Amino acid sequence: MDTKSRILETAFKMFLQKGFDGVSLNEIIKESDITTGGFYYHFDSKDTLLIEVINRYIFNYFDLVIEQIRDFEGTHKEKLKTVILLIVGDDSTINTTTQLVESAEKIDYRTLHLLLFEGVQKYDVIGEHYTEFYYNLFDFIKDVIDDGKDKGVLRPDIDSNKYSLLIQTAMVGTVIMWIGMPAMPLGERMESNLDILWDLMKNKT
Amino acid sequence: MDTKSRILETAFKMFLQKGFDGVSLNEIIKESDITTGGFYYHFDSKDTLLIEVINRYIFNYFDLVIEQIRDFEGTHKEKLKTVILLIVGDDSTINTTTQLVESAEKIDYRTLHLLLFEGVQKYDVIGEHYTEFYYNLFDFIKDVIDDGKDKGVLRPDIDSNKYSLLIQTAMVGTVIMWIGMPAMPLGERMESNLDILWDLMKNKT
DNA sequence: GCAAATATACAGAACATTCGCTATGTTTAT
DNA sequence: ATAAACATAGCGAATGTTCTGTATATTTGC
Repeated sequence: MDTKSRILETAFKMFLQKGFDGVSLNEIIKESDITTGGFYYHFDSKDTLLIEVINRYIFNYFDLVIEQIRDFEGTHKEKLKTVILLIVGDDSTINTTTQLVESAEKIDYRTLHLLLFEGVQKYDVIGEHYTEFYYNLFDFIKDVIDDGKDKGVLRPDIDSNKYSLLIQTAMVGTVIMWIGMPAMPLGERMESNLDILWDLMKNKT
Repeated sequence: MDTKSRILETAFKMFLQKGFDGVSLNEIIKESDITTGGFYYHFDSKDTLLIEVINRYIFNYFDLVIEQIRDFEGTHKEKLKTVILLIVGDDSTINTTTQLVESAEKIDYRTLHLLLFEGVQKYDVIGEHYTEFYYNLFDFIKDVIDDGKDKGVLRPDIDSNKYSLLIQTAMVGTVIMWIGMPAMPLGERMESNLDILWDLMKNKT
């Protein structure tokens, strides 16, 4: 791995552990086995480092998940469940093809969402990217619902816009509550919530 | 207002504007019209200042809302809606009795939730308080649902535990998406989501 | 009753440390 | 030889905190 990638990956890992403000540039430099000069050759500032880290390790991953799942074979419900569980980072769902870092270490998705959140608040570029991603996810969910309506799996009278937003909201809410209350089992809660919402939309005939 | 209260209130306002890490102690001291010595007479550190601020201005308010709303007269749905809209800080719902600060200035609830979130991540004490509050809110919602079931307003077969959690999750999710995408109208989205969920639980007979 | 003793509520300077970053020097690869 | 890829030293500003000092209020001893 080249130097820049090494910096990015160690920075990513350290950000996950202590947050962006929580880790200093010197710590990153030490951990990356480089020096100040080496760092500033590859990056303009600590800020741009964060932006690059988030783009590379979070948004790229998110986009990949949505892309991969479009050709996913399975029921509508499975499709929806899988994409959401992959994005929130449920352990039992994540497989090797969608791994975030090259090394085998596991990522703590709780802190990942926190880091993303920190970035969104700090830098407009990340905020815009964040919004864009959620529009993509919204479209994806809406497509699944519309297709489900066409195929007769879902009730024809439901408003796919409203329900897509609700599902997305429930997803975000589950993650955040999981962050605030780590004792909560993420996958279990997410599945329970999705089950309820799905039953709500399901064609009863 | 005495000195300590003055420090607390100005600190609260400044934290809302720029976040905890975003505002320095010197700025707070200047804005509070005191000096370093004065500050350290009343507080042990900047950390304890944040903890006191959050307890005083956020948790106290949350607890007050739940307490006040218990004797609230209205339908089950109204009760649920009101408590949630008060907690998330919907403009149209907040009245004078539940005002956060003594001065007439309006609070930006987006940054309030952010500040709380920042505190939860930083200090265990706040995290525990946060968890405790959500248990309280959960109990409140569950009571409303159970009472609704008793009164025949809601379907008797729904699992009040599961549904309470879902509602709470949707609430948190709505707030967070609102924070990340400020263009979203909070009250409107929250009401739409609650309406869907309520219809789901409503007795159809 | 009244001074001595003590507690309270601050003021202001100084401290040690850390921060992100720059300027300049050295090595390495082609 | 020349530019890319680093290494090293250190700057300047900002940080939270501690220290000592002071004015006022309250309590205590006789």
